[in-house]
Amino acid sequence: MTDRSRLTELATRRGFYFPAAEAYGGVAGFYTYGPLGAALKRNIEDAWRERFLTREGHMEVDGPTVMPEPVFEASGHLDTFDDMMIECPDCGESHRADHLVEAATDIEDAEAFGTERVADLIADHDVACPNCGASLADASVSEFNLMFGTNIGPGSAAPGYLRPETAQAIFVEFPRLAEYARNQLPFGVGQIGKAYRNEISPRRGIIRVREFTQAELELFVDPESEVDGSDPDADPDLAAVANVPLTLYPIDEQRAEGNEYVETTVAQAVSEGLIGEPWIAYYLGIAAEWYERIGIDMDRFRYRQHLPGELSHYASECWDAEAELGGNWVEITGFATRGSYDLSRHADFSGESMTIFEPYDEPQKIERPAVDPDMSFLGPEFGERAPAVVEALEERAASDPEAFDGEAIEIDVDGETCAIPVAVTGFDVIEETVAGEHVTPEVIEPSFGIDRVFAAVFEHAVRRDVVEGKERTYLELAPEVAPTFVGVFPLMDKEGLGERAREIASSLRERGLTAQYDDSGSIGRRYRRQDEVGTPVCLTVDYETLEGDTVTLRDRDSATQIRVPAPPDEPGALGRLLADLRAGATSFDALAAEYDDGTVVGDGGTDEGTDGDDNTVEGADGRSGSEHGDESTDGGNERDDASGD
RNA sequence: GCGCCGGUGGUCUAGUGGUAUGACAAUGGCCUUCCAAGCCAUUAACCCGGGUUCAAAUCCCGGCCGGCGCACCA
Repeated sequence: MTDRSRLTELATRRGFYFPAAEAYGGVAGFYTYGPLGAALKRNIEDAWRERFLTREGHMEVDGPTVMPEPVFEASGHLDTFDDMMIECPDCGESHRADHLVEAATDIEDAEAFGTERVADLIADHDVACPNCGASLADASVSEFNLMFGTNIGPGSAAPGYLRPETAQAIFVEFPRLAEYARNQLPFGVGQIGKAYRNEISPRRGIIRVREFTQAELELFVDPESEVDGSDPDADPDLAAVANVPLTLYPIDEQRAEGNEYVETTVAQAVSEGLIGEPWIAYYLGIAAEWYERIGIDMDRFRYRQHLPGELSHYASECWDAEAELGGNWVEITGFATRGSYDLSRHADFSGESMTIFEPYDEPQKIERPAVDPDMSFLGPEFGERAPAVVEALEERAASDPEAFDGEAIEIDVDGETCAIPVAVTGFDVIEETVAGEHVTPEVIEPSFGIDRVFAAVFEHAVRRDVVEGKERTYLELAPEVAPTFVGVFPLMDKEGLGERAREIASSLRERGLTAQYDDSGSIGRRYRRQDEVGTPVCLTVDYETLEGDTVTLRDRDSATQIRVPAPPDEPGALGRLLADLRAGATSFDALAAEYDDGTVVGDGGTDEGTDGDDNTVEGADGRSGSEHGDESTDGGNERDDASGD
């Protein structure tokens, strides 16, 4: 069994994720997260929400997944998602059929044609395959649209699409969100939700699917404000992440032979200009810390900069967070500068204002040429054309005020030249006070593919070691994201041990901890069951519990045990202790130092594995278990640099 | 979408033109005072459709699903 199939087998068997609707043969690109997977995914989402929204003071919205067609006309997805492909019958190479037509003819917008017409044009002009030169005249043109389409309401009058990214559901609500943010830039709006892309070829389990979860943050910033540290409310807190280590794979290194990474820090990357946009640098910093916190192996992680040709239609600078999964680098997050593209487009297409009013420090007095036409003259004189005359006068006043110097002014109205006495135009240079201006914010967008983050956390958590001579496989999941936090077992289900353990499990659940009660089989078997799904601690009720009001806690990673108090008259104490453990407020080692009286329970402990790996349970140190090399691919020989999308 | 390979209990797997092997898991019971392996029992499978054949899980065709490669990944 390969590592990959072993991982898939574990995911399926233990209910992390599996193909959806297998009873009906399954459907490619759709997965169901089972009980443990749903819990793990939710914990990752909660951790994201805590770090990127709550702690940043940003807001969260929850928009619809279906939007009417005009939204995606404006966003650009309708055009760029709708591609016509033609495949060479000889060499098998695929090409953009519309591009071939445009190259062979003087047509510039072949993209707008139907597939039949493009196929005809290719036949008419006897277009050849750019790769091998074979004739494409008989090849068929196929269309694929990566957006799922639907109809809103009965009939086909209102086409709609499932959103291909959650972001649009934020952009289209910009006016209300800006109002809610009291028109103060910058402000951030996040969303965790489903997005849909009708992928041609879904692959690799949950890595490339047709329905997926995104966690996106759209930060709206003032395009004119310089990030210089002068305004703590407007600038990224670069000082807070200055020393965060970054593994960068910038454009220059990708083009160079060596494939070298740049090991640097946030502060250094900014000062050396490796990262252009300070906000991007900031997010790379807090995201790197976050990835490590939730258990990504930072030795299998890098930030790769998009090459110019790779940038999306909206982006100017973009970095991908990539994790090495199954020997391939997979994009798990994109950090993009989207500029004012989205808001400008939605403003144009919707007619709504997508701007923020930015007051000047000092109101400015300006002189502005203006007209105040005498309608009692223009009305009778020009009849229904009078409004057009006024409009022409207003434009002229702004563009050519000197024209009003004479007795009369000549303007064009509907192609006819009219002379208007200046006296009736009410022309004057008026003095106005301008308090500020309307600006279209620019957008910084960290966009997380939650399913891929899930895949990375899952795969990077796999460990193998030997406990008491027996090989075991376990998941070193951070306590914060582990689907089950604590296994609760009676040593035997007799003499009241089971009852006591059930009570404890129940009281822990009341505290919001996920507790799994299990009295089946030997105690060792139960430990292994929890190890396999990454449960950080197991609590065992034994005979001493009945005598001395203590239970044992067993650490997943080291398989060592300590004895902690579990006073029956204070049921909350144990819950507090475990909640602290989950939150990282204490650690297994700290508890061992505090409570362990030297009475070793059983004789657990790893026989092999490094002794340096000293049971860190805070979960922040995802690298501590990296001595278990078993999970790497066989020689890594199928490594390529194919990235995700 | 194209090509190659594959699809047998929950999982992994043996297998032959005559409806199926084993293991693990699960469930019930026994045993067991802390790390999967003892004993008994039970549950449970040939991806779907068509063809050939007396008979198809097995051979053929198509589909679906999966893995890999190519293409695609706004």
